[in-house]
Amino acid sequence: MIGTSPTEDTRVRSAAVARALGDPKRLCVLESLAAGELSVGELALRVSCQVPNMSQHLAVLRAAGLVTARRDGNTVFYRLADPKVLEACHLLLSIAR
Amino acid sequence: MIGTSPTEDTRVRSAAVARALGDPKRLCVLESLAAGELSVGELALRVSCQVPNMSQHLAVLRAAGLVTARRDGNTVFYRLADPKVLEACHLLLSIAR
DNA sequence: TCATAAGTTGCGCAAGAACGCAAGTGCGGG
DNA sequence: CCCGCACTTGCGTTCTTGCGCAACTTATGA
Repeated sequence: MIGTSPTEDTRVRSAAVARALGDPKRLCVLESLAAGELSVGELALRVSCQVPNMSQHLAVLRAAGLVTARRDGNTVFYRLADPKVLEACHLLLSIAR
Repeated sequence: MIGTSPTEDTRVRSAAVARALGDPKRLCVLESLAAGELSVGELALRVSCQVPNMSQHLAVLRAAGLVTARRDGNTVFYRLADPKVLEACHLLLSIAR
């Protein structure tokens, strides 16, 4: 059953996840990752921001557990940690109409 | 179809919704409203914060379109604007684990 | 070993958000 | 008409975030 009332701690973490979703560029990142993993540089291009800035956004998403990183030689690839993340994006979309 | 890529404007609004969800007290408010409408004072009690503070949180939720207000005489009742809001809360919960 | 490419981290700043408190608004009762 | 109750708004403070820039780390290749 889904109706057990969350503890305060759980709510704090849920809120942290929501805050991680609460930036247009980060939403754009997650949408871009829907099709598969991408490097930091490619993500910076799509979202059109500087690489250090993208790295920080990715750190936020990583800290919230929304993406995971994989290093291949010199470049780091990010991917969605959970399909539910995309679900959340779509739900936000439909609520924001 | 849900797969059409959102415009920048849509993403900005989605992010605003996510930010409105990004506070433990506001999540608590939304969960409290799951069972039906409540007054500002009752909400302040459950979330254990002062009434002016609650009023401000409710203003944030209202601005994001997550709740609606109904005035009955002296007291104002708030309710969820859309069942999807609860869905979003549960999804956050399950992502935050 | 040195140079270069890809990311990350540190720092300073400016904008935004949460909170407490005081003052204002709006409605109902006496 | 005035008082009191339920909320809202304004204000000042403090904490957090997003960003740009520079410096650092790590891996690749000459």
